[in-house]
Amino acid sequence: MRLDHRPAVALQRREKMRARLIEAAVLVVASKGLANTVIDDVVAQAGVSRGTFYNHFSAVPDLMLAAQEELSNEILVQVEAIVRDIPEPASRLAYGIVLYMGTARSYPLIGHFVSSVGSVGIAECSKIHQLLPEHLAEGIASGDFCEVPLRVASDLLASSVSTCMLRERSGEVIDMSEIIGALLRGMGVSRERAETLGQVQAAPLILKEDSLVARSNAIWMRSQ
Amino acid sequence: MRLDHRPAVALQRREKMRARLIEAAVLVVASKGLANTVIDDVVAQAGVSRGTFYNHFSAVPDLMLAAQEELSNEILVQVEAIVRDIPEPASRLAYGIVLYMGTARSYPLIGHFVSSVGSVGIAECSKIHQLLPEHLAEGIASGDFCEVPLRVASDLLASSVSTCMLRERSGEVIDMSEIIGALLRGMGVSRERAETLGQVQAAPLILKEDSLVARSNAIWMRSQ
Amino acid sequence: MRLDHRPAVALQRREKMRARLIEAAVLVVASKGLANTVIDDVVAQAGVSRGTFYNHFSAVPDLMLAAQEELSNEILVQVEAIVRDIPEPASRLAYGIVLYMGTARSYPLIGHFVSSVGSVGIAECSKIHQLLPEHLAEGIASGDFCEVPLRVASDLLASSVSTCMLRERSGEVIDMSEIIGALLRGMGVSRERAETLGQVQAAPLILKEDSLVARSNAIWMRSQ
Amino acid sequence: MRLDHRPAVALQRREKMRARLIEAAVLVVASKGLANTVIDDVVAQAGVSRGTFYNHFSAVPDLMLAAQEELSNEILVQVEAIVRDIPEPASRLAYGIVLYMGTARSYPLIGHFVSSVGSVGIAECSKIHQLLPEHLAEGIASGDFCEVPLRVASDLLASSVSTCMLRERSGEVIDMSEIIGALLRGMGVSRERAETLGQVQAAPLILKEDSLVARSNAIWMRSQ
DNA sequence: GATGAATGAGGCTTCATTCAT
DNA sequence: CATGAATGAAGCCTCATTCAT
Repeated sequence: MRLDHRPAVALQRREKMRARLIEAAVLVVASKGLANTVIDDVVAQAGVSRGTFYNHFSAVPDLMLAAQEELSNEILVQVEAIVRDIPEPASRLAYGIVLYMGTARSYPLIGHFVSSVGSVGIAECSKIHQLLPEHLAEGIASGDFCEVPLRVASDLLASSVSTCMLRERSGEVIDMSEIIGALLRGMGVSRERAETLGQVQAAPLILKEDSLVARSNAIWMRSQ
Repeated sequence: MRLDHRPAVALQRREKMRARLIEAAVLVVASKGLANTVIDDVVAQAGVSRGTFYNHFSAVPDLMLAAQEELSNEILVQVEAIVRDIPEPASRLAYGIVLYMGTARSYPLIGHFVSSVGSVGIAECSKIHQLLPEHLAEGIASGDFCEVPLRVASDLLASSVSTCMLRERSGEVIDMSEIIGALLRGMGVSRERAETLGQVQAAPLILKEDSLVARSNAIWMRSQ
Repeated sequence: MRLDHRPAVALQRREKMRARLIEAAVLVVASKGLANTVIDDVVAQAGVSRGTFYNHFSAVPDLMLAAQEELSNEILVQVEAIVRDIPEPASRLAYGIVLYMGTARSYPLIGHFVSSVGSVGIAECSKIHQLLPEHLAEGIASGDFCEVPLRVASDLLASSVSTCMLRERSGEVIDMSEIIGALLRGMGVSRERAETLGQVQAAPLILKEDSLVARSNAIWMRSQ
Repeated sequence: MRLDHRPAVALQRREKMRARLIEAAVLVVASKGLANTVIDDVVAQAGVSRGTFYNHFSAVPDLMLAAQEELSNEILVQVEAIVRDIPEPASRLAYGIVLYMGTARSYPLIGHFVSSVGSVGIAECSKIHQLLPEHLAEGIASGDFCEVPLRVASDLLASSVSTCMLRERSGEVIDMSEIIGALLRGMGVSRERAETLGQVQAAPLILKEDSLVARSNAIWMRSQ
């Protein structure tokens, strides 16, 4: 029993350190930009030594990738879980976007991170490409959407949403309903319905306190 | 008279060297990516010394910016000139996109450059934000478009078009009519009309041989 | 009695672990070269942790030295035991060399290890400097050898033999009789006798299966 | 004429800096050993920046190799020039060795450098393998030497001579005539003649003041 | 203006060693 | 004793920029 326990504890520790490094990476990237992030800043932020970093990641890009993946998908997965049961695909999409962007607004770190990584970087590793097909197919079947190719649709969504975050970060005030409207229309939803669905409201997600986003954002807010 | 002439000649020379450096930058960025481009590669490509570079630009980012601006706007300006007289705004936009992307396809260098700089970089300095408002306003007035905020519209266009180039560079085959359809619908054009306008055809532009794009692309093609 | 037994067992264990680490070191050095050998490779090869290594050696150079000593002398001692009784010193030396090099040939690991450590490293800790004097003195007394200073003689032997291994490792085919001839002549043996003695043949030693060389070589051969 | 002159001057400068770096490398290697030589020490010794080093050599091993080659061959080439005309090959070899080692003694730096690089390193890039064959062939033809294979002969010479330097560096007093005697006998020269030739005397070379060895040694002596 | 050698700050990565569990 | 995570000193190399010729 002890033999089984020891490794389990050790593994948990490893995971914790890994999470700590990713969190630090997210914070540094959000504040300095991806291109200006150096490993020294990250380890300093994490409060560990350089050597420790290399015990957990084989090189800097590995960490950056891990940070992008975890951060971009953490919200997406939860949003998906919530909207999955909404019956109409168009409505589901509208809610998804509003939830995603609303949550991003309530955790400002996200916007900073996403906009410094760039839409492409985020889009590349986003689960959106795995999650969208199902909803799209259903929407096409139901007539909500016209037959948009999957790639076109997911690129449209991913790049618009991340560009939008970038704008907000620059201080511009974005009318979310307009974005949603445009995207829905792009998917084939009628003007009127798009207008209506653009108005949907949804309280932003409250993320668990030990989630990457919640933790990072807390530190972020404190340091601003 | 000689005193007036000499400086003029000198100025021409300066312009020529500047153009040569920009051309070199475009080629290097297209082939190695923005992040991996170092000044040594650029001056080597231009066939001049490092010192010469610093006689024309005060720092590396200056050159990169200049290259992005010149390259991204060269086509845009010509496309604008051509489509400006198309009476219906929706049709004008469709033609504009098809011309832009078709031209980019016939000068493959463009795609490589744009996708390595990333949609954001391009979008930032694109004249699209200056050119679009007029057409948009007209389209809204005519009922072709619904009242999309300018920023939403131009971001949608710029990010979609550059993401599209990125996909083509990765070897994916993109159905341009679908992109155009989605964008037009996003602007408020009806499904049917968007479908029709997505089908518009237009011969790509033939750029002047001494334009940045034409020159760079010629070298690019030779070196592939 | 139990109190006396326990430590003895513990001591045996220590010895075993020490041998395991030395064996691992020999293998890693043979395959990567002394300069490129890092402790991680050694402990991985030994299948133990880094900490364990430091429980048995106080630093890396200690291990390397131990490995060199054990490996270079294991054969030498046995060769000495076998040739000790050959009556004529010149003949004894010839047999000694042919046995040593022949054995090295039949355990290829030796050549790899020796050549990666370099003749100097090996020569430094070789028992040759302890074993040779007796034979040399006898040979001088008998007139087989001329009065070569001990240091000159042992350096000549040690450096030639290890250089020779290095050549064989590089794929060169070495005529052992020529080496032996040259060394014997160098010691003062006449051309004719050196020629004859260069031709001596001797079956390579069969080392005990639990000897360092035999164990390491077995693993080495399996892994090639 | 100016256009031809400028590059010539520039080239000379480059050569000079290269020589300066090699000289520094020789000094550092001689005092700290090859394995402990780091680029920072070398550039500090040369009084230039790290960047400068990388403008002249693409990596550290390049410099080390260049240093070994230049240093080990500078004397050898001059010795060859002097002994080339000695009629008898055995005598020529004896003089060659005594000149080489005598010169090395009068420029102590050489011994330190050679012994820290190790016989193998030196032997690898030594011109001995190019210079010896001619003399060897002649000696075999004249009956001075017996038919020693070239590789055996040059390895014997190179490894013995460098081992000898190593011994002297450690403070041992080496009787050069014994080494020469042993080597000549090894080549097939009779005991008596080897004894006689071992006694040859020759004033060490006086190297040109701007040679690598002379320059480095001067600094070396000053710093001891 | 053009050149390219020199600079040196700054980045990444490795690895021997320590030490809490 | 065994383990392996953490450490941090130390090394290598890059590259934007300056400046004497």
